[in-house]
Amino acid sequence: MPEKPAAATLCLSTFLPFRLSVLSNAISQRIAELYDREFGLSIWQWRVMAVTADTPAISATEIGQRTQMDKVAVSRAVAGLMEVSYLERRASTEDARRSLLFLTQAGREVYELIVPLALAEEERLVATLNAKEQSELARLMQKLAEVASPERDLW
Amino acid sequence: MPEKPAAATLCLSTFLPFRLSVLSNAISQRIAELYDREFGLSIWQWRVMAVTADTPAISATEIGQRTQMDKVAVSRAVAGLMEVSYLERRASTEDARRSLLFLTQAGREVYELIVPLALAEEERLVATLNAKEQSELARLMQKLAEVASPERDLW
DNA sequence: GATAGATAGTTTCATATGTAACTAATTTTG
DNA sequence: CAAAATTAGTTACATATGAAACTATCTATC
Repeated sequence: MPEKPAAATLCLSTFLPFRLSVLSNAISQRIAELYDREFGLSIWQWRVMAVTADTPAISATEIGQRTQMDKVAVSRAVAGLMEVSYLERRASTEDARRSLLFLTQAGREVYELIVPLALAEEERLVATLNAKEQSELARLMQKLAEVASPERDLW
Repeated sequence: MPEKPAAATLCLSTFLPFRLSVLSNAISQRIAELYDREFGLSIWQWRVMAVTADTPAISATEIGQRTQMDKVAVSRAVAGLMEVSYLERRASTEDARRSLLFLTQAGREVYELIVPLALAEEERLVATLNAKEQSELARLMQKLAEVASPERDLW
């Protein structure tokens, strides 16, 4: 006697995409609030500062690639950072479409203030994990990233 | 002779909050596009359907707790789902403020179509991980969740 | 049992975000 | 080397989102 097929079900709270999303949002929101409250910066502005600190004379397009932000988001974050004079723009001599971005002195100072706070927040998070667990987490995330987005490198 | 302290730096691409955010967004966007393209549903609407399927007669407030959505987002997702008749609302007899939500027949049918797709997508992701790695990932995420959001359970 | 406060859920409004159209400069192609 | 196609970045517009105000109901307190 044929049985009615069991109804498909899905438990959201064990569904990996959901769990990842909720975890990531909880972490990001906490950090975003810190940057905003202490420095008036959005998370996008912070990311732009971080890659510009790492690679002075970077272009907006390359910032987009390194931060996974689309070009409109980069444009807006850059505009906001120039508004508060944390970033300055110089025209590229080889390609007049491109502009080269630099942190200003004020921008560097703020960056230097944020870095230890950001690292401390990361440390607080991973402090529950021992060294082996930390590297295992990184390895597993790497594998997921390759499957999630095989067409492009995520980082 | 005192040295100038080394400038603090932070490499975005190894910074855990950044990596988690990028990974989670890559996964969520892929799934969101699937739900939208095939069924015209947002990810929020899908989450509401999922918990309502799991717990019929659920209230909007409880949906918010189970999905980590705020009450405005729940309200809008519910309104959209009622609009397309995937969800129906009945007044609670004990508390007239509360309403009880149910999937309609049509809603259940769509739900049944989505579940295998969602599970397949999850399977595609975790297929690179063996059973031990999968449970290790879940365990590590659990630990992070407890530190990231000690004030409330994330799931 | 009337009033004050809490709770469920919606609406309003201001801001954030993404898509597409646009400008300007560069590269390619015939 | 001129026209066509590409690229860098901005602007405009439409939609998504979140905070605060609001309505309606319920609970607690006097």
